[in-house]
Amino acid sequence: MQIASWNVNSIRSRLDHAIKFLEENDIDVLCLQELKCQDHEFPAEQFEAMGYKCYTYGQKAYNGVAILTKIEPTDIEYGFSDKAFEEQKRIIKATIKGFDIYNIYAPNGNNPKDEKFIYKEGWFKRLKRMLKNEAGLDKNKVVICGDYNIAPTDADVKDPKKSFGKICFHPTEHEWFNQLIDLGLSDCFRIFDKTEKVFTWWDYRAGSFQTNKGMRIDHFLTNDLANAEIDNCYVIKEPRTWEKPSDHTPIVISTKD
DNA sequence: ATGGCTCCCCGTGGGAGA
Repeated sequence: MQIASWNVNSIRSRLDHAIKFLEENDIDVLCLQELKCQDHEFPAEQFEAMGYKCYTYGQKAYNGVAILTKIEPTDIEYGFSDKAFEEQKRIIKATIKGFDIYNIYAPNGNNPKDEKFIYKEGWFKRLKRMLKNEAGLDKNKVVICGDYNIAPTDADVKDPKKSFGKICFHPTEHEWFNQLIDLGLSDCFRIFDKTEKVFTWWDYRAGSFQTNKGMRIDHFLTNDLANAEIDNCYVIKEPRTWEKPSDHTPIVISTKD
């Protein structure tokens, strides 16, 4: 089984890219972020024609997440269990082949002095509480993928000195990320690829992609029970080279059966 | 270099993204 995660920056603007990506790659489960559309506006028919069932948690203009799957899920959950942060649709979960797959789109935070940074902190605290108290990390195969809006280490930005303290590379954000890791999760990409400067996002502006001035902010966090069945985690860079691309590119894990 | 691009909205500029 292959599970992909991709922030498409509007599914309606990126429909052709999403289809092309699924045609060119053997993906069983596609986790999408930043749909920027409501559930009834999601172009489900096109994906259904390719054999995917679509579970969407969308909203108008901003945010929105979806899980597209060729394999029938045994459970779907929308949002946090207590409806916290319900005003921004950023988390959906599907249980597929015994894997609890959480698809997240973390808030950006704008800048570390902005009130949106406080919102980002609160959201990560809620995510941590969910993983600690509700996810059953000690007994379930758990995968949390998506756009974390945090580049965790110096290897994950072009110039750590220049990025230090800025949004997505602030020491406080590193604490939030490491607190998730401390629950017993792995940054799955780093199990398989120790290469420095592999990125999943490049700014649209100033030719950032051409100069490879990007960040690795899209991740798969996985627990040991999941890791036992995962045999790869890799970034597929090509979609970022396509015409009118998303600013993010997909990251994928594959499992042994 | 808080700008550059790109997306969205009862739009024709402003907010948001990262």
